[in-house]
Amino acid sequence: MAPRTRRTASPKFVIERDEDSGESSSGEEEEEEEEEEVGNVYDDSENDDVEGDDEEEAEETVEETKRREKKPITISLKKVCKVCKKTGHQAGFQGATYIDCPMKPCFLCKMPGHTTMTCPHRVATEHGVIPAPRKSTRHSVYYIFERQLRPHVPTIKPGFVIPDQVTCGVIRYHSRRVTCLEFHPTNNNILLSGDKKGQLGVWDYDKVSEKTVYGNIHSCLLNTMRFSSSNDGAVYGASSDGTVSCTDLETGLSVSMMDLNPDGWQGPNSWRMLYGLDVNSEKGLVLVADNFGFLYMLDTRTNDKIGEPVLIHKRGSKVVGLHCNPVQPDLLLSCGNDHFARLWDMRRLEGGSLGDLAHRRVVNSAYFSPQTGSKILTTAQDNRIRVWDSIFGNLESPSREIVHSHDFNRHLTAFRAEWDPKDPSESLAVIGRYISENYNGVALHPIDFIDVTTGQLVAEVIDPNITTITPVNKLHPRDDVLASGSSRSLFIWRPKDNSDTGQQKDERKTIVLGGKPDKKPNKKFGGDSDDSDDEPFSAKGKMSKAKPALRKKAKTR
DNA sequence: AAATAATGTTACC
DNA sequence: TGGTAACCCTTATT
Repeated sequence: MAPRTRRTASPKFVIERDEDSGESSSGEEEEEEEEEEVGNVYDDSENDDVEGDDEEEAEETVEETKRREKKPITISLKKVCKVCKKTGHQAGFQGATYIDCPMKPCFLCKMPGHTTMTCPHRVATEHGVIPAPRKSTRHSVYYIFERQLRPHVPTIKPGFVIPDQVTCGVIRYHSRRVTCLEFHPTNNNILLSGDKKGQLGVWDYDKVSEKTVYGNIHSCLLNTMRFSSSNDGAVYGASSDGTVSCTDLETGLSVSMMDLNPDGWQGPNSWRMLYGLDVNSEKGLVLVADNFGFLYMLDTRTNDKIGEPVLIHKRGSKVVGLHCNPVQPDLLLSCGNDHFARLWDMRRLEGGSLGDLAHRRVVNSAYFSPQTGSKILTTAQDNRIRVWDSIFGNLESPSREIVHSHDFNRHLTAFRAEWDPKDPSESLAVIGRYISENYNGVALHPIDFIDVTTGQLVAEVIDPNITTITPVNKLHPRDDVLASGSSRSLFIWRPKDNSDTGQQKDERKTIVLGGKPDKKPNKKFGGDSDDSDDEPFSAKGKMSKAKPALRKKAKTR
C-alpha cells in the first residue's frame, strides 16, 4: 500500500504565480439608517461635523464656547463593521461564536463568496485536500541521496495516541508570550521554553514546582532552541537579538557563540535577527539563519564561525526555519519569507538549492519527517499545511494541501505544524488553531492533530480553562506527552486513558502559578499556594471565566 | 465592562 | 528596492 511514486523524466520546476482571487463584492451599500450612540469610532470620515475637530480656531466667541459646552456630546453615526468599515453588518463575537465580515474572503480558506461559518473546510478538514498527483519525474535529489534515503512506510498504520488532557501546567510562567518549546533529549520530564523577552525556562513537569527562568541569556525573542544530540548538557538558542547562545542547564551559564550586532543598534536596516536554528551533530555544526537571507555555520567544538555566511533565501528576506535531515546529514531544509522552502546539499551550498518548494505566502516552518526524513511538512501563512510526500518527487507542487486556520497575527507566535516524532507511519502532526469554536458557550481554540496523509482531523484537543490561542506545541520524543505554550503559560497534556490499571486517571490537575504574583491575590490560592490542585486553573480573569461542564467536550456546530 | 496599549511584520505599491 | 499602510477570531491591564 501507500504506493511510492517513481519518476523517470528530468526534473522540472514551474513556479505558479498567485492567481488573483478577487474580493466578494455583493450587495454593496445596504441603506440601513440604524443610528447608534457611539463614543468611540475607528473611522470618522463619514461624519464631518463631529465635535472637537476644529482645534485650529484660535479665537472663539463666548457664545460659541457656551454653545459648545452645552451641546451634549452625542455622536450619531451608523454602526460600522470593524473589519470593512461598512454598514449593515457587524463582524465580531456574538457570545462565543465569531461572525465574519461578509465583505472579506473567508477567514479560513481565503476564498471569496462565503465566510468561515459556511466554509466547507470548517465542517470537514479533508474536504479541500488536494490528492497527490501521479508523479512521473524523478528529482535530482533522488540520485544524490538515493542510498541514504529510501522511503518506506509501514503498511499498517497504528492507532494514534492523542494526549488530550491537561495534567499539569504553569500559569503565567513567562512574563511574555512563549515562543518555543523543547524537550530535554534524555531527561524525560524536563521541558525548556523560550519567550518573547529572550528568557529561557527550565521546568520539571514531574515535580511541577521545580522551575527556573534564566533571564540574562538573550535580550529579545528566543526564536528557536535545540539540543546537540552528542551533548545533552547544553542547549543552543537563536534570538532576535542576533546572538546564538549555548547554555549549560546544570549551571545556567551561557556563552554567546556569535553576535551579529556587535556595534549595537544602528537602525532597523542593519539590525540582524536570528530565527532558524538546527544542530548537525554528525558534522559538529550549529546552523543559524538571519532576517537578511543568510545562513551561518558554527563549530560546536571551537564555538567559532565557519566560513562566510551564505545567501540561501531572497536577499533581505527573513529565513524563519532550518532543519537537518534525520537520515542524511548533508541534506538541509530551510524556509522563509520569500514564500519558499528550500532543499540544500550542505557540501555545495554555493551551487544553489537542490529544490525549491513554492508556497503562496510566507512559510512559517518546514520539517523533514522524523524517521525516514523523506517527507516534508510545511506551514504557510495562506492557512495551508502542505505535505511533500517524497523529496525524491518533483517538487513543483505538494502532494497534499490541508486548509487549516493558523493566520499570522503580530501578537502571536507563528504557528508551526510539527510531526509526531513517535509515529512510525510519519503521518501525525500537531498544530494549534487560530479560529475558535463554540464549545458549550465558550470560545476555545483547539490544538489539532491531523493525519497529514489523508488530511483528516484526528483530534482537536481543548481544555475549557484554556481560552487563549495555543500556537506553540511540541510532542515528546518518547512519551505520549504534548507540551503546549499558550500566551505566557505552559501545559502538559497526556492521553486520557493511559493508566495500566485501566482506570481513569486522577482527573485533578496540578496547576502552578508562575511569574509575578497577582496584585489582587486570588482567594482560592492565597499567598503562595504554589501547588494547589483543588481547583484547576482558576488563576484569575479569563482563565476562570470559562467554566462549562469541565472537560466535557461538546462541540456546537 | 469597556477601552486601550503593547506590539512588528507583511503585503503592496 | 524601499517606503508605508494595514492589521480581520490577541492579551493583559486599567
